[in-house]
Amino acid sequence: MNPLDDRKKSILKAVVDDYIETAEPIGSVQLVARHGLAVSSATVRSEMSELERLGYLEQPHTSAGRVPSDQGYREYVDELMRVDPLAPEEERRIRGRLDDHFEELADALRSASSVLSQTTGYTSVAMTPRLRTSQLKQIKMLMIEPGRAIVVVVLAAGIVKDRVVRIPEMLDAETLAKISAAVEEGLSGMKLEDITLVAVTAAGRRAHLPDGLLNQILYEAYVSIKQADSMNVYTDGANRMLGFPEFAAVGKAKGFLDALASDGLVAGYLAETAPSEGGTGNPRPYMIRIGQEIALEGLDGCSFVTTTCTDGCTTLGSIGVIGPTRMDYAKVVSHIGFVRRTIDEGLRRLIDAGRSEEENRT
Amino acid sequence: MNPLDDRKKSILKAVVDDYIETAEPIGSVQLVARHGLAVSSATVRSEMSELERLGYLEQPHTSAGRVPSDQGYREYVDELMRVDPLAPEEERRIRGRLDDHFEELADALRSASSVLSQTTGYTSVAMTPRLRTSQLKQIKMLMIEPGRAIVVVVLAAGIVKDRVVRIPEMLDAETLAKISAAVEEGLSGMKLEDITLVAVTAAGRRAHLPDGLLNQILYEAYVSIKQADSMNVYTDGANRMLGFPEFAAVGKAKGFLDALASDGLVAGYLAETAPSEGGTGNPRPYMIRIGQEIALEGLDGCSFVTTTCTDGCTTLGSIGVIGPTRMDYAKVVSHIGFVRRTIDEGLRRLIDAGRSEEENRT
DNA sequence: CGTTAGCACTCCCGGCATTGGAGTGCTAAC
DNA sequence: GTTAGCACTCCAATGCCGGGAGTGCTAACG
Repeated sequence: MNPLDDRKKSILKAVVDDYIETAEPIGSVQLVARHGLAVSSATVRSEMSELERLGYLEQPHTSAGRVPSDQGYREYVDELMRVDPLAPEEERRIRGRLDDHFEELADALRSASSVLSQTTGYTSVAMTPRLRTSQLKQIKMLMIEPGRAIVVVVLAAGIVKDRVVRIPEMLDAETLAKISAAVEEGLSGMKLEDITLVAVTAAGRRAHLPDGLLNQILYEAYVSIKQADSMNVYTDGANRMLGFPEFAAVGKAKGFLDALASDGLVAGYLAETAPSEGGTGNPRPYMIRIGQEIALEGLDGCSFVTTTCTDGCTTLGSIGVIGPTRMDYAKVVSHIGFVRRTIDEGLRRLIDAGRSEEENRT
Repeated sequence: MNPLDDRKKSILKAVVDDYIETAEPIGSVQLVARHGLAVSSATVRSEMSELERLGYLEQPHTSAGRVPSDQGYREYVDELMRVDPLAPEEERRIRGRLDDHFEELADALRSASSVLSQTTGYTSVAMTPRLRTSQLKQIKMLMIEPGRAIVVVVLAAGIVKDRVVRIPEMLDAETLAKISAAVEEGLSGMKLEDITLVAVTAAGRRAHLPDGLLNQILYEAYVSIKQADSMNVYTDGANRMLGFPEFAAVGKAKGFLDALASDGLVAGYLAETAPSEGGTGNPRPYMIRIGQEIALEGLDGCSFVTTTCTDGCTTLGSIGVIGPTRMDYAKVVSHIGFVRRTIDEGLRRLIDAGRSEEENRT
């Protein structure tokens, strides 16, 4: 099915490898020299022209060297590249920078993003997931002073989100605690997406207090719960992209930064495409989107490598690297894999804490 | 003392105004044409050459137009520019985008930063202050599940910071509450800078519980308090700078982004220079740093306009705009002023809530 | 004496042709 | 099937030229 014989493959690999390194179109003579190929440049030339006909290579213009096409990169990442595991010292270095004693999901993801960008040299993104299907475990409202309270929402996955809200001045701590308990009792175990304002109100009514007091508070509780479901996106190292020759034109650079800055654009894209991972039956834990496969304005000439952090069942966040299509996929894949595993470990630790509580209860 | 006669001033103003708009060196002929000056271009020429001798203008090269020098901009912002108050509709637009129902300082500043960048078209920064001298008002530790608690720290200025921490599994909610109360009682009213681990431990001992349990918790309490004192920096709209011709060279653009990305660099600079505002006896509520006055690598050719948000006595945050030296100072000053006033109002609301509590207590 | 018109001079910038280098594709020979 | 040789192509760098915009100087003017 795959029309590439071994020699074509090795030539394609050599071209991609070289182009990743130099960002300059690769000529046949250079290629033979740099890789000590056993054939002459003329042979390579005819092979390259064949590879171009098949769609794996492109020529910026006649009589220039060849450059990989998106299809070429695709073949490269799917079949040709060699992903070496990280060197132990590299692992140590990353683990050192990765703050793995996080207690909050967002911290973990932010930290992962920052480290990924630093160690790969590309731009990174991290995203907390939509948690619609996650169960509410606890909701606590704690008075901090008359008129102000903090609402803490805990989800089944061990995720904690909190928020300061305004409450009626006359409300005292005990009453608030009572309301809080009533709401928690009524809603605990429900999926976030099923929690409506009506449900919250119904739960709150059990506290048997005058509606006047209740309404505002219950509304705030509702908003806090809904907010726990909101996505957060962090990006890091956008400045690094400007160092690459593909962004030598400011216009290109601005397009890229604008795309990143336009809130939710990248996030939306990632969220949308992430679940389709299994589509090709690809067993790899990461997803790669190359060049035109990303149909986002301003991100042409870029590739994504993304992966999702999970506690085993639910997706707890996505992290990814954005680089030029000419990025070092092997390096990025190994780095992102290691970071993901490290974060997953930490998450498991977090979840286990939650689990053990469940057991205590029963 | 000021060696500039009226005509020189008006010519300087005209040059700066035009240069701000066009980013091109200004020639004498153009200047008379655009401003309908009553004198001839020859006269303007001699005046300009005089202004250059005095240091207000510069020539990129012989036989090119003139460009304002840093000193020229300085004269412009201090004496020449006309700052018009915002149009009511503009005010409405800003107020609409500015989320002024914030309950947390950080939210307010982030929101301010985002709006500032949007409406001015430049890059913005916002920074929470170091709160060393602020008093600790409350510290509450709330169990969210066995092994995990949330620590909420409230400062006198009404600022709330919280953090999830790990605690010993065997600890129950009541015991934690007892410790929390003991710590709060012992530390409440102290300035953050005076709170040491020893002080926290001493306060916690009052709970009369075994040290084994206490130590870890008290340490976390200490860290949480110290963390409340940490600065947070938000920047927004860095991508906007790439639209300006002064950043047409990627190198320049990268330098700028690198400087912004290098955590704490800009923040440190702002924090350091902000208090010196009163230095010149300048009664204005904003501070302007022009070009070389900012001695930061990568930010050459840029200017800062910054201001501080306050509740009347303590500084509660800084917001600022970074643009090319050729920025529209008048516009930025009026915008930043309005945003600051709006935020200040909101802060006063927050603080008042705190005040009324104090009164209730006494 | 300040102001202005005229003029020579300077310098940048864009367009144009030239040239060298790197690469291709073709062909003929191995 | 592979390779050496060769003509051809195209880009990128270089140097050159001319127009345009601006300056500074000078001499004349009110």
